[in-house]
Amino acid sequence: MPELPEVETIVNDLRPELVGSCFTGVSISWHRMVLQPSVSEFQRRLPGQVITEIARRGKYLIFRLASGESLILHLRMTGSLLLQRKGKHHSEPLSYITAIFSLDNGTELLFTDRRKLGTVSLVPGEAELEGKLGPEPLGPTFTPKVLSERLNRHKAPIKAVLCDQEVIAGIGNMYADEALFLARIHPLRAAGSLNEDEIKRLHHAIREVLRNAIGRGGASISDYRRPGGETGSQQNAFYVAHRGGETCKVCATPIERIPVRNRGTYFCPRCQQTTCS
DNA sequence: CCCGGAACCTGAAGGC
DNA sequence: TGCCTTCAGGTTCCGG
Repeated sequence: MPELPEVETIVNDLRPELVGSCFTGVSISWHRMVLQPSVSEFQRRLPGQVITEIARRGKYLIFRLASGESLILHLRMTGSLLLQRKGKHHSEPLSYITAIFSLDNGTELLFTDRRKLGTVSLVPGEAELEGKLGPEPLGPTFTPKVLSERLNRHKAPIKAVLCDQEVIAGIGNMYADEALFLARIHPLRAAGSLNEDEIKRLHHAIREVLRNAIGRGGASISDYRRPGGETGSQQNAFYVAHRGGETCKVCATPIERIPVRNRGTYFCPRCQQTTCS
């Protein structure tokens, strides 16, 4: 599942290949993926547009265009972006391909998506994203104080609140579990109940976890691949995420899996005690 | 306002 | 072996 580190990896891989290139065409085989404008207008307006910048905001990929417009993509759970030389046949199942973008540098960008939940939009700017996204956890505005203020508004479990994109942008199920483990905080603690030391630990853990994962090219636990087809390696370095039944790398206690707001949540019952430490 | 749950999807995994 | 059910979890929407 692409979260911040996976999207950051994709963006970093695509940037040197595509910045400066021009879209020559786009075919959409899953029409519902286009949020705006209409499919026909999307296909009419994108060709001829030059990519000036490729960026990330939360889990969104943003292609900034010379016209001032932006192509905004979201991979949801199973979306991938694969870059290939035009005409060279690929081994992607046809039914997984939801869109193919053609570029004037001889490459094609394939949007493949097993579950077809990924989306694209061609919009005037990025203003709409700002309204629904919290601060970038790796950015300069994300301080322990900001984290504390944002968490204190909520009494839901910390695990659920960390996954709320309005609170912090880019964290999903896997990295919320990893950050809570590193900070030694139980996933069911009320978000607003953390003391100052716990806030500091969590702030540091979030940044550490995300930076390390970017360094490993993300985690390929399900469909995630980099645009060149490579997998990431962060899944091998996880302390708790998707390690139910295996033992804690710190204390050898079996990792537990519990539902939190209907999401599989992995933690070490010994390293992450329920009570304040 | 806040929280929980359904809907969107479909392959994979688990049960009998 | 095979059919059936459940699970996976990012985002949006809806209802209590």
